[in-house]
Amino acid sequence: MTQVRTRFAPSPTGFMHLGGVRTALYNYLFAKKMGGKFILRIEDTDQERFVEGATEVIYDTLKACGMNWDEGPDVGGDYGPYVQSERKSLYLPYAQELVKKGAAYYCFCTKEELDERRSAAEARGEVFKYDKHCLRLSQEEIQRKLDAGVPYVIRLNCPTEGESSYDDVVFGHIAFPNSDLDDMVLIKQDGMPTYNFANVIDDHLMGITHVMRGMEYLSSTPKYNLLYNAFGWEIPQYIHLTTVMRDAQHKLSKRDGDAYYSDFISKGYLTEALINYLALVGWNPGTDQEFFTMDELIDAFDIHRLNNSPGIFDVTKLDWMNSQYVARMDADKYLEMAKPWFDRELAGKNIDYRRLAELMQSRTDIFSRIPEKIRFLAELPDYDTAIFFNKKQKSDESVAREVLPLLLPVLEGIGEWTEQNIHDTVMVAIPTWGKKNGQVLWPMRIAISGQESTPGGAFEIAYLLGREETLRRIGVALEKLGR
RNA sequence: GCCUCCAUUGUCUAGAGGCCUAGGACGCCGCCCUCUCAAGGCGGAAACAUGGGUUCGAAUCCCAUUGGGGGUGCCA
Repeated sequence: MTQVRTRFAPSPTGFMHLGGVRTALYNYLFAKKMGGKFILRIEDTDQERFVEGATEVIYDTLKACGMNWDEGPDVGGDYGPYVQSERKSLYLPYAQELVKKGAAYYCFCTKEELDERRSAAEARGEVFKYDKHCLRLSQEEIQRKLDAGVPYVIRLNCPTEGESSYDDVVFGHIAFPNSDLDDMVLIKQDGMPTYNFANVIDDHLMGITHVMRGMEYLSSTPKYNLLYNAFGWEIPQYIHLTTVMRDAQHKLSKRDGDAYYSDFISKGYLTEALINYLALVGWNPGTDQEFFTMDELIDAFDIHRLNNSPGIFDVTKLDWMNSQYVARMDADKYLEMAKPWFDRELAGKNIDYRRLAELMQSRTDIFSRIPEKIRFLAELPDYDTAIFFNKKQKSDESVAREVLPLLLPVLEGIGEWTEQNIHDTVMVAIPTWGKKNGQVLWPMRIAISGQESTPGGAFEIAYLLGREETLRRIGVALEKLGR
């Protein structure tokens, strides 16, 4: 049995889209699962779309995700080069071979006149299909134009009758009428191969056994097979992947805001969570397990469990999954990652980050939401004293007016300002005032935080704030309460 | 328009003719825990798009309808 070889073949046109990350992931998982090779190939045949630095983004993203390619532009391999623009000279001879075999032909029609005919056809509500005009040119005429240096493209000569079909691993048997096949361009006027052509040539030359890619190629695959057959090459296994959607009718795209890997990372998502979640949109292990390390994914992965209906990317579930990863993080690691986010609000303030981290870890879904949750520590929000009311805690403004002044001397009298000391001292005092815990702790927490819900209770917050600020805030509360 | 693919709760999905009075997860709701919010524990509501077949029996097979996706480029 030949070794499995898969490939991820992105175009360096910008950032790494999450759909692309998922495609790369499935290719990687399958190759590793089968003990095969995962190849990275850069498809930059469209020079107009080339974006500086985009290749590096691809490298960095794949690396960050732990998808290490066995062969590629930077690491090399036996089938290089792995950048299509560097392979440019290699494609034309293959196209010429096809011409010789009658499977392809030179076409001298200009882009402009084709565009015109295309829009005219569209205006009539018809599908434009190249009419094989240049296929009827005589050998002499072709040679004359070639010699005269008339610009040309090379087109595939598709059959017009019958049916083309193939078997896809996820979609099963797929058939298309040949009458719909358009004679696609193989070599562009600039001498560069089209994606359609370079892709087939390279997949074959690089020994790709399984082609895993987006389902937008589902309908052009018969034409690729025509190419393989014309050359007498073995057709690879096709595994077409469904689209990752934003909602039922739109795919996840940059226009929707955040579809790039980097967007999610800068928002404070963990790569592991993102990968884990992405793996599950369109694939499932057949068990109830939903948390996977990369190694576990490799172990569980099975192309036969790939889904054939599009999946919506549910950020809410991603958030939950991310929060689970955050919760399981090592405390030191969490502190390290949270610190920059703490700093956004608390830089320069004398706050115990370690303790804050302990309180925040179970309350963090994505890191970018930390600042809003801890802002009150930096600055007491303006609040309505109505929030001193809490039915369940039997607290209201008058209870606050009564209890807060009592608290002041008690807090002042605490020796070392530790959470334990604050807790013990206040808990001892509460019964002596004839109050319920909630009647003291609710007003206290409201007074020092200025908000109804906080990460942590009164003792934790008082500790973080420090004695001075705690007392000051209680003073502010008493003023607000008119005392 | 033409070609083609898809169709289970709001979402990701399990389900490959009887195991389904449809399972799991997110979200939602309730309860417990609790000085709030989280976390955690427990419980609940929520789906086989529609219509025809096939079959003793259909979420599972076939057809149509509807809805949605993709393709229809000298883009990839």
